[in-house]
Amino acid sequence: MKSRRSSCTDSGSESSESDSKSPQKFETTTRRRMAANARERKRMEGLNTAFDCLRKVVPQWGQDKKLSKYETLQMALSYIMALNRILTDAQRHSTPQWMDSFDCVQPENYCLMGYDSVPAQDFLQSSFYQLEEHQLHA
DNA sequence: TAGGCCATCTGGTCCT
DNA sequence: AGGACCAGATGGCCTA
Repeated sequence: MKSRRSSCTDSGSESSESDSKSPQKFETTTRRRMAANARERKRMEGLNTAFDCLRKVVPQWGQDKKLSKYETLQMALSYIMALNRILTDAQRHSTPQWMDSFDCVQPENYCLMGYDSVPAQDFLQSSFYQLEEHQLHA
């Protein structure tokens, strides 16, 4: 876990004038603040776990460095749009472009092929880069 | 050393 | 009243 701010501790916020009037009130306020801080830490932990899950799903071609939260969201958006494009193409043509090399593949078998096959990955990647380019110049 | 990214604290607002 | 969520502030760590 990362180090905390030196000026702030789990003991809560600096006591305001009103809080320090009654030791009991101060204690209550402090306890509430500590509980709120703990909840907030847990909430952020959940959020970060969700980001980690998203990072695992989102492609990171040529990226050896971990994506930032902002980059992860941007990448997820582009990825979804690329996948959507593939689906749109699949509906428009009888077969998606990346399946042209598979004469034996019929539409009813698309689900069996899976988009994790090599040609699917290639097509997805090129679609993805095209979208990225498009968004870059938009 | 500046800038980016992040964790944490905090007070405000809304909801149950 | 208390919890969830949010945004702002702050300070630490890392990299170019």
